[in-house]
Amino acid sequence: MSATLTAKGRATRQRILEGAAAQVRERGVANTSLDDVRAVTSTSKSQLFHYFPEGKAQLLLAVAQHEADRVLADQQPFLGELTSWRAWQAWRDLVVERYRQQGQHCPLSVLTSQLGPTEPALRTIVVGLLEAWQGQIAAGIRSMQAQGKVGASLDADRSAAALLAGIQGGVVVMLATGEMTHLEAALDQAIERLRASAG
Amino acid sequence: MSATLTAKGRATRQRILEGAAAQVRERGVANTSLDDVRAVTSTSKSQLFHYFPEGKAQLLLAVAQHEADRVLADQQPFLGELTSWRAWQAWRDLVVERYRQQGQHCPLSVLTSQLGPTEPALRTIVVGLLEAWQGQIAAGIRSMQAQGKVGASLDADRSAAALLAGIQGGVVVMLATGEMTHLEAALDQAIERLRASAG
DNA sequence: CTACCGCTGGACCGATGAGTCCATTCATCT
DNA sequence: AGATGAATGGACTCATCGGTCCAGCGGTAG
Repeated sequence: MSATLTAKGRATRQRILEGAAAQVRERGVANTSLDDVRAVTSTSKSQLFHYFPEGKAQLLLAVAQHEADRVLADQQPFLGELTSWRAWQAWRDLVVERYRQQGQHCPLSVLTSQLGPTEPALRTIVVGLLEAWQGQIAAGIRSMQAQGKVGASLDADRSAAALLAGIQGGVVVMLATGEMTHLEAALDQAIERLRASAG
Repeated sequence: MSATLTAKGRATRQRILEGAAAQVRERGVANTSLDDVRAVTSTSKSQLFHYFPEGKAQLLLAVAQHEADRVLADQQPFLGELTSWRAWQAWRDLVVERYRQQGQHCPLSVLTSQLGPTEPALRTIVVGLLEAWQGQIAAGIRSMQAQGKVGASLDADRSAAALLAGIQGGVVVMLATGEMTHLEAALDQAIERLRASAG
């Protein structure tokens, strides 16, 4: 695309991006062709390449970034303010609810595994997401430690890592089985562990 | 394929299966064509369809089953005998080591996410694997409870579910980042939680 | 008004890859 | 030995899909 985009151009680009994201979410990368995107966004082939000159790879990367941004945004404001047990519980419920609604359409998982090992640029996006995620959890734990509500001897980073792993795994299991129990169990037990450490 | 396979036929079928599995592990489903399988197994197109008449879908399903069987087998004998803290630790080390060696080639993850949402038959395989996995962990927890080494009030199934989620998530994170820390943290904290429940 | 430039439509191309088909070889049993 | 059926080789077809190209449209600045 050219350096300058008009308002109309920006709108079209956005429409393509969101249409592609929806398609990928619903049918997976393997089952999303540029013609599908074209059809669902009411655009033409030349528009796709006008706004994403490097083709499908660039479009998918933009989709990945778009979805990654949403993941953390959807957990706010609680994830960024884990400063009370009430906030932790609200966050836990929000995460569960978010993935329950999302059902089997997990954009992160879809992208991680379908392009993960190969595309280094995509890896960067996923790694950035995981680091930011874990960082906010760890910040929450430290906040609770500062208030004496979580044991000071507990390793905040390691605990956050384990909690993040539990979430990721809970989502993986949900994608395979449709059950939320694993995600709930992982979250509940991690939080319970934090609470128990206070004494 | 015909109902009757000679010894030679069985060997060829097996060669195709393992070659396809290796290819999928190394390069992913998307980057594995039947021609690749043909080349790596020194077979011809007609052989592929002779032994897997329903084509690529059937072959990939067989690969999935093959890999799923390996996952639990590789964790033995410890996973089936989680009757002492020593066994738990040995199992934990084995899991970490197994995935460390495997690196970014996770057959389960590759298959789960690349075909997961679509193929119901594959879902069945993955669900079966997860249930068996969790079942053996839960059995280990109950064994420890019977010995009084784990608190009797602890919900074995839910604890096993959370532990399994931690493993899955640890692997997911490892696939994305290359780091083993999340898997280790998830395993260690889950086991620590079991130990702590005894008192 | 008009010239410019971004925007759009869609035909077309070339590569890839799944699946088909038939001819040939090989092993085994009578 | 000969017959039967499995095992094999590989050329071929057909569909799909990413990407190219060029011609036409439209809004906006001068």
